[in-house]
Amino acid sequence: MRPTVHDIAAKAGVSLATVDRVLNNRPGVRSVTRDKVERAIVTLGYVRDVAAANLAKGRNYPFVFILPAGDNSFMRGLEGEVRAAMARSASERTQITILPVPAFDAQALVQALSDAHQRRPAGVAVVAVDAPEVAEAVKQLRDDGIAVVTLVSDLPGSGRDHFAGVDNIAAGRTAGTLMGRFTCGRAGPIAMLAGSMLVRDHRDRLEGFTAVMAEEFPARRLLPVIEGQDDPVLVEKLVHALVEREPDLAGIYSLGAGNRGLIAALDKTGKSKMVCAIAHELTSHNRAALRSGTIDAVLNQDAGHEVRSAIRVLKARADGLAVIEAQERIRIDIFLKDNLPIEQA
Amino acid sequence: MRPTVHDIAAKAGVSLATVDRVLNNRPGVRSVTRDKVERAIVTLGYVRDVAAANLAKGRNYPFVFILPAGDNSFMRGLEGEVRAAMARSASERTQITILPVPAFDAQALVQALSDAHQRRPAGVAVVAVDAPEVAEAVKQLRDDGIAVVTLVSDLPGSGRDHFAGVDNIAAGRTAGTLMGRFTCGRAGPIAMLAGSMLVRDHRDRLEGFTAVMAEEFPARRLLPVIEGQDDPVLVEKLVHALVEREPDLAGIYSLGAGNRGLIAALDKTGKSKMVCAIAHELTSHNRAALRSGTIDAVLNQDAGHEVRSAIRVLKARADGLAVIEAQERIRIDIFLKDNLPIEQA
DNA sequence: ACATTTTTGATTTACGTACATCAAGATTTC
DNA sequence: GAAATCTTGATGTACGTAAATCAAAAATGT
Repeated sequence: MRPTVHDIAAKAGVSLATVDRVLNNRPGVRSVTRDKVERAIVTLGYVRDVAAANLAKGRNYPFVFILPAGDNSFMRGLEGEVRAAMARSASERTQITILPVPAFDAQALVQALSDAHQRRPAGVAVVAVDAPEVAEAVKQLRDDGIAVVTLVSDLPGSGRDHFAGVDNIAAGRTAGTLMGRFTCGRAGPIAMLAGSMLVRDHRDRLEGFTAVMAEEFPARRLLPVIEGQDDPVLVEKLVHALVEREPDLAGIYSLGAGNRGLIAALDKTGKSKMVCAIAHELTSHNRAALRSGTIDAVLNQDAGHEVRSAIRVLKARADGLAVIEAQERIRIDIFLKDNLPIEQA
Repeated sequence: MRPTVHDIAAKAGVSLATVDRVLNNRPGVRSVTRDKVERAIVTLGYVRDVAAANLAKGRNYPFVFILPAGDNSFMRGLEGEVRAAMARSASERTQITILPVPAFDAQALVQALSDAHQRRPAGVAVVAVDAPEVAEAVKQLRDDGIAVVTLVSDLPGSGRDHFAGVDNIAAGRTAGTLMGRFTCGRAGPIAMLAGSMLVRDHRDRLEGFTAVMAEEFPARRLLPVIEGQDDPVLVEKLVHALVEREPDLAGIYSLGAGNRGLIAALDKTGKSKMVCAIAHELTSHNRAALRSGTIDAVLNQDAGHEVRSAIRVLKARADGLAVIEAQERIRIDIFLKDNLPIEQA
């Protein structure tokens, strides 16, 4: 059987109360006694039974998730994963509140962070907009002992505890390699379609993509970046104009959202088979387009993993425990039509 | 606060003991009383505090993992993951025993299953060899109420509770799509290198690969399958002979192990850049070859996920709980040199 | 109506930890 | 050397559930 606090007390020749004082570093223990107890802990290989400890403490973790509103499929999927986590809150001792904010609105996000602050949660997870005033608001939370994790889009220099999202430069590089190799049979230029250059993840993806294209496929002509504002209607219009302007277009890398528009434009112009399309996030639209062949590859970040990782990290930080960064890294999934997971409800 | 057994007792107007009898379906409760209690459970939305229950029960789960011996990097990685799970056994209340068996040896595996049976564990995880006598041995375990999960390689028709591994037909199809597209600039045939056609996962991968090649790239010539017995030395010899025999070889799909030999042969013959190589499992050799460009893509199954999933399923089965199959599906990871995760210790 | 069986209640102990209280012992301070 | 402080022990309660015991009550059979 694994050792308990009683075993430590016996081994160290002290009382249970003293062991408790050491374990929960309460005051009132001489350093010699503390040493004795700590040695006993090490030699016995004691590890605290977290389940029992949480039971005794009646511990629970109030968290706030700040998510962008709007009809972005990926973000709605993310919200779904947060709600799934809320459904598990009984067994995980979490109490999660969702705070919706308008997308790409730094000021609204600052307000939401302030609202979250007032609720005095143990931690906050936020899909960040990259702006100094947002970083400042995050700092205030941290100063007040509230753990902060950025979700999907990071906010460097804010002192956030952790970023639960993918390496978007690597994602862009991967897209570049796939694009370069998939289009090796065709001449013609390659287009890049972003949502907005104001958000960090889009900038990072673009950087990785253009770097690989320059290094590995220098002969390939890259068209200027198109910004579709993640809006399906605008995206469709822009892509339609693009394929008319560039009849020998070889490929298009969509590094943001609004892919419904991209798919519609390619299908309607009959370019689906000719143009190699690579997009992000395995939404239902992208999934269908992958299956039909309109989209050739999808890079995905698993929203469920991100949410669960964020919660694990927030819990650990709330308890003052260390986080194994390597274990919390979110991978970039590559989907082709042949390795699509079965759709879930 | 979430409701407790006491709340149920009060609500249903019965004693705590009766609530306990209902919850753990012990005998001695009239059906009318049982109904009253169950209604109270539903209306209060009671969910058992698993942590407290396990604490009270002192529950633990003795499991046996049967793994192939030998120097197969993937299998050693798998064993590492099982050992990592053993290190967590204190907090997970598991007691895991590893039973090594010679690889590809049905008779030895039957013996190991029988040994496992005698230990009377709550569950067994086994890397299966596809043979009727193995299926029979698995059936005997199941008949004795021991949960059985196949790991990595499945054993259909054995009545195993679950398969913790990837869809190898889909893996082969994915490899086929990548191969077809990556080699679109080059003429020349494509070779397939298997370990042995006696194991099911290799057969499945081959089936998927050849199917996609036939459907999508019918012009491409496929060479007869080479069997390298997962042995690096033999593989190197065979691949060396292959590239001399087929100087315009466009690609090679290695669907088994022993990739050290493949990498060495390609590097020594100076064919690394010309031949598109796709292999399985992100071992340290494959990782290095991916980085250097000798291997172009690696399909990976995450051994850690497989082990953790197997344990979750075994626990659920031991407790007679349902398993959400969709949640336990193991994905096929595609790695290019641009999305390689940082190497871990 | 009685004996018998089944059902229910009341109560206790246990799991491993947290946390509080009070008293007693050991040290330090003046 | 007495007073003040610091350190430790002893003990109890709590968290939510499991499981056992024994007594009491209710239902059943004859």
